[in-house]
Amino acid sequence: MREKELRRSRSVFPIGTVMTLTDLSARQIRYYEEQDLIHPERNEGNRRMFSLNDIDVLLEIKDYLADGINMAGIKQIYTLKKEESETKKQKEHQMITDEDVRRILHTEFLSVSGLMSKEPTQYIDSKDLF
DNA sequence: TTTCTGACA
DNA sequence: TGTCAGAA
Repeated sequence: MREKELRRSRSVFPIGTVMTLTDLSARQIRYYEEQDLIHPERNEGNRRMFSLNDIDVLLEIKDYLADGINMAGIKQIYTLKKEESETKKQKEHQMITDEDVRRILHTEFLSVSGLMSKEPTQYIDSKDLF
């Protein structure tokens, strides 16, 4: 099942293709790369080459944006996913469930709405996450 | 022609 | 985020 993962990680699309596939502007795509949300490789000419994985992430970002989540919130989501996968190597299992994501989005929503005295990094103290 | 980086009336 | 410039 590793072959499949490698294929999805193979960077082959130029930004133009990604733009039409995701309906995002080159500006946005490059910006998301700056935010470390995607990590496209570069070809000989310094052109960004995106993988199917990158496109999936971009599509997810688009959905979050459509739901009114700001960049800070989106970054948190991916930061959590990353930390989770690192923790995974130590604690054997535990994945962020859809429910966790929903709770995170809800917290973010309250934060954005100013209905909460916020402190974004709080739930990274994943004591109650498990 | 397409993409890259940097900058901002 | 859009958009323009100058370069590759």
